[in-house]
Amino acid sequence: MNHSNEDHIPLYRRVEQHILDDINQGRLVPGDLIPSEPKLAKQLNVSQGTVKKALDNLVNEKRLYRHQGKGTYVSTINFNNSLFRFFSYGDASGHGVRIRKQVIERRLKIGTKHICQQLDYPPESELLYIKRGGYIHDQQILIEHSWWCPELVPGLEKEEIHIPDLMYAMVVETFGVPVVRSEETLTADIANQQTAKALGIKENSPVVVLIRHTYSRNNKMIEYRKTIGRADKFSYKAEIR
Amino acid sequence: MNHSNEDHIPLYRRVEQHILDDINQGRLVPGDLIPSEPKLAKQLNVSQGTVKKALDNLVNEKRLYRHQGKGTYVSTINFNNSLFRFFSYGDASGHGVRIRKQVIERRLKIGTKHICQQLDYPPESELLYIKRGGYIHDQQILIEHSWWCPELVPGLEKEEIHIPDLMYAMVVETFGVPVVRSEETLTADIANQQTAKALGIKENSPVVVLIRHTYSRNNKMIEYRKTIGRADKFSYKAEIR
DNA sequence: TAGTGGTCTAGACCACTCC
DNA sequence: GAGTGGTCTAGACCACTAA
Repeated sequence: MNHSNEDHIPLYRRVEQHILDDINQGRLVPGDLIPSEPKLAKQLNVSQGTVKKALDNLVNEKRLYRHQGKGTYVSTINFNNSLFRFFSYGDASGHGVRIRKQVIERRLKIGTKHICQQLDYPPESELLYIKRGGYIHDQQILIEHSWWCPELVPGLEKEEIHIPDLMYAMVVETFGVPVVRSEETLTADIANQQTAKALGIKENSPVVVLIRHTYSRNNKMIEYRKTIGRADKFSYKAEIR
Repeated sequence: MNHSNEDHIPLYRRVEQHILDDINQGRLVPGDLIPSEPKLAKQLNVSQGTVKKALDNLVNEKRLYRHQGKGTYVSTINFNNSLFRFFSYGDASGHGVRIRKQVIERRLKIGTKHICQQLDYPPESELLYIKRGGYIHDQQILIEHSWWCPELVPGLEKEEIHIPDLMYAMVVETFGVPVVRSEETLTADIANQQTAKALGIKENSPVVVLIRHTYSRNNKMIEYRKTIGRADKFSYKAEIR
């Protein structure tokens, strides 16, 4: 007795894990086509139904996506899921208000102790610093401070390289650094004099602060970003059930 | 030709819809046991596998939950999913810091025009108002203003009725009003003099504002709540993939 | 022991994509 | 036409619950 169910991991879980291992260890990167259901079933010696269940679960978790007639692909990170998108929605009833970004400053710069530590550099290291403003209808609502590991994006401090509003795709293509996931933390604060001036609000007005840590494969952090936005342009909605 | 696929709704979608209809129209309420897989399959004239797929989907959406050997139940709303829980976590490394609530004021009170409108009452209506503080280790970090439809919770203004920290379960049991879902909106602001005094912070310090609309069946709104908390005790984390 | 959900298989048929 | 995923069925066997 009590031989019980120590290690009864369902087969479909093992299939999921097999795929996730390939993703986490970089054998599969975002955008890759994975083997078809029949091939996986044969490889792993399970039925196609079991493979289907595993893939369905990973699709539900947004780790994969499927196209009928084409195949199953590894998901690409989607920054539309950022908390960022809750700035200035609900403005004039509709959605889809686009935030335009503009570079204000870009150069190599000594990072603070805290930021160097976050990016796993020794204190006083030189990092790549990019400062941008975010605008809606020419009104600034955001300030963004972004710090990158300089040797991963060599030359990005030069003006010749165009920085698009969503810069991650550019980083992937230009420098071959896969962007795998981000963590965001949202808090609130009040505007200091400098921030207030940039955002066109009174000093001590409320602002929303969004800290983002962005990672490449193997949990290597590649960017530390702090975005400060006007609180009156931010509202985050959620449903509870 | 072009008889195409106008109305090819998959069978499992229809099964999902059948269950959801029962829930939305109050024939099934939170906590209810629904028919077993074989019974549903026979009722709806589909295979058990199709029923299983439909129920799996609804479980994924947290509309149902299942217990092996017992059956499938309609989910009860879970306020642990509230944005509220991001107050004062990350304090001292660990989770599980409980927020104690204390009633400061409870009485019938004329609501503002805005609140009367939200609760679908004529202006100048008398509503039930409850004001509470939220405390961690005897330090106040929250103020909560709660407005209820008075005829749904008759007598709740009297002190004889104890108000627990999580008051929704009490409302369901005492007044038989099912609480079905809530919508929350998060923004930031600065503390006015009164709020600052209560929270023990300086006037104009940053605060986080959480507005909650709570609904009973048939989309009947039963509570409007505004919670104001110290921003330095709030941080909301999310992952992007 | 009967009834429930959980896992796994085998196979049919369809819709979509690409060559 | 070959290959992919999407839907649906039928049935075996197991694990858990309750009486």
